Amino acid sequence: MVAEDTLEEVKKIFQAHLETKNLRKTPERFAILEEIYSKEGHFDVEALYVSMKDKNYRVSRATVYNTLDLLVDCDLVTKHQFGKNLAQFEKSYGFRQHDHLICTDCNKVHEFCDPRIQNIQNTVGQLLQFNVLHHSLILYGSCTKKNCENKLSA
Amino acid sequence: MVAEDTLEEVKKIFQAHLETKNLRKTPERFAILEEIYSKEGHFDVEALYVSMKDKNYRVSRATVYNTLDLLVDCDLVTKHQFGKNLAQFEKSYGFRQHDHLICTDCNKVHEFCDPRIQNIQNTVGQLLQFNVLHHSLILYGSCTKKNCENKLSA
DNA sequence: CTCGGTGCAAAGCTTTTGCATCCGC
DNA sequence: GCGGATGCAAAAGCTTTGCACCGAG
Repeated sequence: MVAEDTLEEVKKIFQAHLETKNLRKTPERFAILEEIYSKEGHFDVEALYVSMKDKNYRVSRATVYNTLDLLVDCDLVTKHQFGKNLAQFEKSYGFRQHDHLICTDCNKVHEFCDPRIQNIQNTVGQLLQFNVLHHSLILYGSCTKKNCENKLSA
Repeated sequence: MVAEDTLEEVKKIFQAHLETKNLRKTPERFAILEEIYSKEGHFDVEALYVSMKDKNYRVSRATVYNTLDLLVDCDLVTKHQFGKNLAQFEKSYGFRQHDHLICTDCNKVHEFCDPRIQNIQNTVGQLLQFNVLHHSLILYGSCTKKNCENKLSA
């Protein structure tokens, strides 16, 4: 569930981004943005494409790819490569920065926050003289709980 | 340059791994291991395949893929997905654990070490009750040096 | 009216798979 | 000799590209 004002805010951000880059504000672009912000969790291009087709919205995969690139550019969407050759996406406006832990038994993706990553980013940036803008941290491990749901579905 | 004894050690480790898993010790598998440990830096499957073909070694891509999986299994090789849809590999025996910083200007990959990542791994593992085995941390940023070589090649 | 954006399908690339042959055990 | 491993090529799967048409500015 996304609050109405969140949707309005991201639309404004996207619109500003498009204007800055002198790109057209097409209905497809905003429809894709809306669809993404109505979804929870991670999704891939095909899932997004299918869910729009299911709603009888006429879009092409090419436009979905194109628009996702734009949304990643303006930080409204985050792109992940969880070790597979399938890009996963996630809405990112108004959500707390987080990283991912992937279960090596069942590939389920868990989220966690750790502020120390920010320190590492700063230290390494200073050391190598880079302005570090963002990062991707993925931990891989197996669940230690007995009768863990992950073991069952593995 | 890899010391002779390093090559001997990794061969022994690979051999033990194959024996444990009841897999055959084929000449192709060891030839691929040797080729990898004679290379520096990151490489992709195609580069490895071509460099073996150039030496007139008869291998197929299928065997290269198969063998890389085995080498990743026994931690002699690390697999990376640097945001592209192209897996990158790196030999990993006898080399210090490190992570990567990718220049957003030129895509050059830099390496760095930070022991604090280990702490994060431990904390998160305890918190979520996972036995965290390994991780992937990638920082993205642009070089702040004026006249940086990265700017020039961008 | 212009030309960037879209839809559709074909092409491109990396990776996987099927099958006959080969060879480690 | 058996059955796993290989080579080759075809197939699969995700992403990009070419082209004609559409519609935002």
